[in-house]
Amino acid sequence: MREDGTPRLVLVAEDATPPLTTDVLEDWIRLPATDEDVESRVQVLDDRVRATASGAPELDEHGLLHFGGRWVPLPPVEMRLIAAMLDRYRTVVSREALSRAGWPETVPGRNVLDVHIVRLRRRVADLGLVIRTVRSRGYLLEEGSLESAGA
Amino acid sequence: MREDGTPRLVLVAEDATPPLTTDVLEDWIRLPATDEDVESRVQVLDDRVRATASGAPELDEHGLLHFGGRWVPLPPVEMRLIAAMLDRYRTVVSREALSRAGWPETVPGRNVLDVHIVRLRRRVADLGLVIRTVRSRGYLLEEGSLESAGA
DNA sequence: CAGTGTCCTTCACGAGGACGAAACGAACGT
DNA sequence: ACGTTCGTTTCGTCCTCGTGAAGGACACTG
Repeated sequence: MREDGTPRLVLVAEDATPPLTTDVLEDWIRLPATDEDVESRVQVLDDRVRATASGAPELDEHGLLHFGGRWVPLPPVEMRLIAAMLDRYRTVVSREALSRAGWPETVPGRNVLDVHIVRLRRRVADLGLVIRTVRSRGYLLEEGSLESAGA
Repeated sequence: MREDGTPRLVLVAEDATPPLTTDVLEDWIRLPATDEDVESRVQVLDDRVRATASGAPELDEHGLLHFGGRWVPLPPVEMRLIAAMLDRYRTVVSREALSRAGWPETVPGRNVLDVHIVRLRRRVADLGLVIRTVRSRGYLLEEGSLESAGA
């Protein structure tokens, strides 16, 4: 396994046996090969490096949510909602917990949370983040799978 | 991404462009290729399936069933059924036991359990899990057979 | 082998509930 | 005056889950 996170493309001679590692950051190609094929495999390895190296989103003190080198400003309510989801990144947060986080003083009406989830979804989608619904249990924040996020 | 956890080896024609997915369960090879090279890539894919799907599935407290790096949400009834099957992973669980687990209060009709088994089968299939029938004795949960990639 | 009953699989349907989304208006800040 | 935030209402859609019914797979019997 590539301990340091560096990808490797093994060039296999015509009469040699290809390697059998399961390391996702290692690949091989049989020579002779076209530039196109080499480029293709190199790019996939690069994409995998970037995919495995991406960390968790971060919320700074000004209400800016950072992820993947981009950021979006969040209004107060949605900032508190995201904060609660970040505390439990990639795990389920109940609707009650979100209600308490978003509205510390009052108890919001039935659909207030729904509407804010919709608006929050649109914002974080620009960062390549996804809020998934777990029916009757809550919501879950995670990175979108192979998304094409707008700039 | 291969939703069901089955690997795929794409055979790329001589004049075609190779795919660029970062999915670790997908690979490609340029035709014409020797049997040795195809075998090698197939085996690596199989090894990766084994690696990602090793260990028992886990049901968290929110009704999410995790296996092989993926998860699916389960509704209440099916969550209780799976919990019973996980207690006896890879061994037979009787229909009566499943009925008691799924419906602690009432006694379900004859094919209520049948229908839920069907629906449960479809869900866990996405994780590469299989519910096998042992006629007149019950059901059994296990990982799906590691199958080679198709063309 | 044909007949028969049991067990299992799957579909289609409908009621009820949970969720999503648009539209509107009020309040707020600049 | 203008854009943004935020709560409310309203309506639509999807999901859950039980029911009924049609059919397949299998064992057992004559």
